Amino acid sequence: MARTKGSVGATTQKAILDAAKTLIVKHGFEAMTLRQLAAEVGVQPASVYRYIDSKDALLAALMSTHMDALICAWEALEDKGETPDEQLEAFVAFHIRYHVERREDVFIANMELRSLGEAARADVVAKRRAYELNLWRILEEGVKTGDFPETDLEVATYAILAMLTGVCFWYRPDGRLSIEQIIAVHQGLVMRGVVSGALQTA
Amino acid sequence: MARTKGSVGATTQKAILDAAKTLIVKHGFEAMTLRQLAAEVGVQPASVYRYIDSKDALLAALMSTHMDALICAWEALEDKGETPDEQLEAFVAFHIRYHVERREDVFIANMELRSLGEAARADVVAKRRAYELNLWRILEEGVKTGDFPETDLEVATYAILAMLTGVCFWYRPDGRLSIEQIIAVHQGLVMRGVVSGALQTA
DNA sequence: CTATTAATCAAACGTACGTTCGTTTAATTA
DNA sequence: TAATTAAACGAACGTACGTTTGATTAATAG
Repeated sequence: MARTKGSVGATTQKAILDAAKTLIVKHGFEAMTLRQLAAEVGVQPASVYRYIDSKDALLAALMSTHMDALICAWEALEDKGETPDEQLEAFVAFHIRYHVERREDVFIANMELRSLGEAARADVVAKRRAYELNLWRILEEGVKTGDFPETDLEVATYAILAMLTGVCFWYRPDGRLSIEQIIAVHQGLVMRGVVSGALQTA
Repeated sequence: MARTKGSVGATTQKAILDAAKTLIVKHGFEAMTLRQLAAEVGVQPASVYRYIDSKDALLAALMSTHMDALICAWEALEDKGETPDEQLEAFVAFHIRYHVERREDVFIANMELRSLGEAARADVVAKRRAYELNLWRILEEGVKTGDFPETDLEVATYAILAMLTGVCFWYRPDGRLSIEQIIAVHQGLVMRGVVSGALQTA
C-alpha cells in the first residue's frame, strides 16, 4: 500500500499534533513513542516524518506554539482595564479562562521543559518570562499608585500565577462550579485576600 | 564477580530510592530505565530486584511514603496555632517549609499519579485528600467564626495549596530571598490578600 | 490523458527495554 | 573453621525503540 484514499496533509498534521499532546500528557514526552503516535493517527511510523523533523522538534514546536498563542491572546484582549484594580481583575479572568480550555498544553508547558534542548528551552523560558511580565507590571503599577499594599513583586507574581494555573489540575467541565464562578472566586481571593480585615499593615 | 566488598543492603536500598527520585524528575517515571537506575547506583540491573518487586512497585512506594511522611509531619507539628488566623499562618509556614526541602518528592507526587496502578493511585489520592482537609477545616472554622470572609471553601483550599506548592518550582537555595522571607511574603498574601483595601464585601 | 507532486507504505538499521535465571563471592553465625 | 545467609553478578528472554530508505499509490496540473 501507499497513499491512501482521501488523505490530506493538513488533516494528518493536525491529527498528529493533537494525538501527540494527549500521549505526552498521559506518558510524558520521553516515554511517548512515535509508534504509539502513528497508531493513534492511523498511520505507519515512517509517515509521521513527513510532518516532523524529529521527536525533539515535535516537542519544541508544541511548546513554542503554545507560548506564542498565549502571549498573542493577552495582547489581543480588548478590555484590559484602566486602573490597577481593573487590570488585575482582567488578568485573573483572562488567565483562568485561557488556561482552563488548554489544559493539555499547560500540563506539557509546565512539565516538559526538562526534555527540551538548550536552544528550545531558552526560547520557551524567554516567552514565559515575557508573559509573566504582564502581571508583574500590573502589580508594580498598583503598588506605585498605592492601590496595592507593598509586597515583593517577584514572589507575588509567581504566587498569583501558580494559584491561577492550579485550576487546570482539578477543573472538570461537569464540575460543581462554572468557569465564571471559579473566576469570581479567584478574583475575590486575589483582590480582597482570604482574610481581608486581618493584620492590616497601614 | 558477585557480592562486592563493603556492600550493605540498607545503604544500597537508600541509594536506589534517591537515584530513582532524581531520574524520575529528570526523565519522567515511564522513561526512566532500570538500567539507568542501576548504573547510577553502581550496580547491575538484576541487583535492583533485591530491593524492589517491580518498576511499578517502586513508584507506588515512593509516592505513598511521601504522602505518609507529609501527613505525619503536620500531625507532629507542635504549634498549630489557636485562632483561625494563627492556624492559617502556621499552615502556610509549615507547608512551604516542608515542601521546599523535598522538591523532588513534590514534583513526583504532582506529576506521576498517571503512572500508578488503580489501587496505588486510589491510595495516594486518599492521602492527598486527607492532607488537604487540614487546610479546608482551618478555612471552614475561620468563616464560621467570622474571622475570614465568605468564600467557596473547596476552591479556596485548592487555590491556596497551589500557590504555596508553586514555590517549589522556582525556589533556589542560593536565591535572593531566604525561606523565612518567602514564607513571610506568602503569609502576607494569604492573610491580607494582594489588595487588602479594595472591594471590601462588608 | 499523461506528468508531476503529495501522501503514504513496508522493511530494515543497530540499540535498548523490564525481567528472570542460576551462579558467585562477602559477611555473619555456630 | 564450617555452615549459612546477604548481596551482588553475567547472560539471556522476547519485545520495542527512533529513524532512514526506496517503492507505491492517490490526487492534481498541463
